[in-house]
Amino acid sequence: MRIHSVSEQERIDRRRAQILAAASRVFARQGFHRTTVREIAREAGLADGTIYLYFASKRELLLALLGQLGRVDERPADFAAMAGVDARTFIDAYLRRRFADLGEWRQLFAAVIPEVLADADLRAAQIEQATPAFEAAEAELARRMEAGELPRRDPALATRVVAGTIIGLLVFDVMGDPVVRARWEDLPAFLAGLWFDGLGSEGR
Amino acid sequence: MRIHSVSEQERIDRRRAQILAAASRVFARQGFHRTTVREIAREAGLADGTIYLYFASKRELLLALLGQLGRVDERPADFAAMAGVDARTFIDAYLRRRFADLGEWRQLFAAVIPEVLADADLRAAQIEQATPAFEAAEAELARRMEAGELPRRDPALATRVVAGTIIGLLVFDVMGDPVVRARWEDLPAFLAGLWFDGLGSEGR
Amino acid sequence: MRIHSVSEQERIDRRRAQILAAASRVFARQGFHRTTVREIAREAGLADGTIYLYFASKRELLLALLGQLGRVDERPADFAAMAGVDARTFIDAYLRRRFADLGEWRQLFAAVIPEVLADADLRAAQIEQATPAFEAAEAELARRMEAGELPRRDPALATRVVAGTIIGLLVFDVMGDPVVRARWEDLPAFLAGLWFDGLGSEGR
Amino acid sequence: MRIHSVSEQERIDRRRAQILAAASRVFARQGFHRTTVREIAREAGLADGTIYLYFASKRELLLALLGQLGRVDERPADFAAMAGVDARTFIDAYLRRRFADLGEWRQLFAAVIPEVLADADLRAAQIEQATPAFEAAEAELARRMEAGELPRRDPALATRVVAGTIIGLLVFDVMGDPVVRARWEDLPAFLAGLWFDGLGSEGR
DNA sequence: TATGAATGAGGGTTCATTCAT
DNA sequence: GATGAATGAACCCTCATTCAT
Repeated sequence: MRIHSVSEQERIDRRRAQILAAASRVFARQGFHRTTVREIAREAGLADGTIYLYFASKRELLLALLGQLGRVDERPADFAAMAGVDARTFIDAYLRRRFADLGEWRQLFAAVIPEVLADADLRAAQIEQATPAFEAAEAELARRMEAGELPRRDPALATRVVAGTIIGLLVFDVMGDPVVRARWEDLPAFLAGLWFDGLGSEGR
Repeated sequence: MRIHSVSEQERIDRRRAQILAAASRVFARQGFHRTTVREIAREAGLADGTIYLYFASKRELLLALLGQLGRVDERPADFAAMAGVDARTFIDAYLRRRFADLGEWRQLFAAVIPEVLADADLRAAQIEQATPAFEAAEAELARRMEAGELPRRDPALATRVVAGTIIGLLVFDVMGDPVVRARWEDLPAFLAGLWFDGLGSEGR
Repeated sequence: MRIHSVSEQERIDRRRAQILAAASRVFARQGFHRTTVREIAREAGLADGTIYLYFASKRELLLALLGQLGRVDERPADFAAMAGVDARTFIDAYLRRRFADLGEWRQLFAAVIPEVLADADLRAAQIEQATPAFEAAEAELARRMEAGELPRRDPALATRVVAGTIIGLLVFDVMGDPVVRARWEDLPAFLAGLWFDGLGSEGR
Repeated sequence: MRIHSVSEQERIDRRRAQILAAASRVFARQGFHRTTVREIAREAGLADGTIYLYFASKRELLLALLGQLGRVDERPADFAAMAGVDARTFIDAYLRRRFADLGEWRQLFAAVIPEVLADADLRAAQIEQATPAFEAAEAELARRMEAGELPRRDPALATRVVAGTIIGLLVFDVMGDPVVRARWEDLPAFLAGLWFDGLGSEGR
């Protein structure tokens, strides 16, 4: 393994980022399997072979993108910063934050999710990667339930429902549903209202 | 176009179903592109060429599975049957019904969703196919809001959130999330509670 | 090898002829390789498998057609019948006869010639099959040259030129040349005139 | 469309020629359909996939060979150069020229003619391609007939007979007829004698 | 005898990957 | 380091042939 000087390493990082950005765009457009390495190279303005100087295989591109996707998710510290805030504000802030982050995400998600769903290894890896975040969320919810700030409900299920709702809406976004696309900005407030107030509480 | 006798047609239908079931299993396991026609044939206990006596191409298999997926979804008439029921019961019944149907669905969904997400044509077709169901749901929600049974919220967004949540949970199911897998049965009641009562209504 | 009764044999012969006629039509239309056994069966009004009750393979169909083609050619006796006739009448009669026979031939020729030209074994077989006819023709020409009825020229070359001209015109016919197609009837007289009188003898 | 530098273009042309030469050899030997792309590649000393860097499909190889065949044929200008020459010399020179050209042709012809005869589209294309040459030849013959240099005969038929004779002899050559193969050199003189003097003019 | 569903070997073509320049 | 021509394994699909009915 050669050790690269700092500037050398920087060049390498830049190239890798350039290639990943290109791959993300093309995967999002056409899917992983319908995309050829040549197309990625063209999109990146490079030759076919150059890709292989920075990634061992086409699959490595996917794994690297998956890593990027996961990194955005790794924010257990977020909760700590809002420990003192009341539940409603917390939910609201959390959703706004989430949906703002999603901006960078959407293309990456579209590029990567079909292949994750289709590949058993990636599915397992992804679940594993998500576990700490899930556990942190569960703990935070449990804490607030203990504290009486939220009604007692199953924190594990609640976590899945919250995350699942966001994933599901992203799926509609990827699919091109016009309503979700047009009203993406309104979703955090809508969800906060729904989840906090519920449908039953009329006139609230 | 040759006309087949009834028993002939039955034989054909049975073979098609046999092949589709095999394809659904293998696609769900490995994804569409990682699956060879030979593997589908083996799974169905047939020879490679036999597949092509019943489906024009590998892609036709996918489209046929998509058709099956869609057919389950086309139940706008469901709402009519429950027009007189109060909102909470309606939501509860709707979710139970939905999650029960999902049983047949899950494998089909896993088999087909990655390719739908990855293929622009399929995405568009699927959105189009879903539109009537969305519109029916929106109308039903709007009606109940008018009637004062539900608080006024945007019915289009509400529809997407409900459908999105279910889709998202299915995604977790496909991914193999142990919580969603273990507690699938509990989800309808949990969702009904969440959506109707909300988190805010403490001390229930 | 079963021995068939006469009527049995007749039925078999009729079926074989029916199949060969169908094959000849379809081969002439699409060529041997672009034709499927199923197409031949449909053209004959039979099922795929039935073909194989009468011919061992698709190739056998071709060989049988080649046999039919050859049989038309086997007429060395023709010359004997015209031994006493003078050269000009002989040429004229020969060509008329030939072109009349060609009527039955043309489809068969079109069906079979491309594959003969493309297949080394068939080429050799066909040359061998043609040899006796060539030799008879050479002998007849030589005899007339000896007798002073025709100028001394190489009888082997003359035979090839005569046969080749007819073959070449058949090729144009197969290719669809409009002139040859429209004026097929005029060709025997034209050839007789050309070969006997030549171009040089003006005003004749 | 990328623009290639001169040397680049030269390399491409060389490769294409190399592949076409190999294809021509193998097609001539086994026919188009009995030849696999792999065989062509092996004959050219290349890998299977390399063929497809230079030709879009196996059929494109055939079409390119057909183009080569046609190009040799496009020599209507030839006649102009010999306008002043007397008829006998003209015929003689024309045939010598033709048969000399045929040298390069024979393999190409053998490679391509079976498929042309078997494929309706190619047949039509080939007839169309040949039309100008036929028309030029007809005009030349008509001119000489007008001028009294040749006896009045139908120039369209004459053209077909001349061309057909050559084609027919090529067919015998392809078929491997030993006489035509052994005496190919003698054919131009023989044909000139036959066509100019005819058989009738004894003792000439 | 006739049928046609089933078979599976074979071939054209694509494309991830390598490597000489 | 960058290139892109070359490679060849892999896969979808066709179709000659078989055989149970």
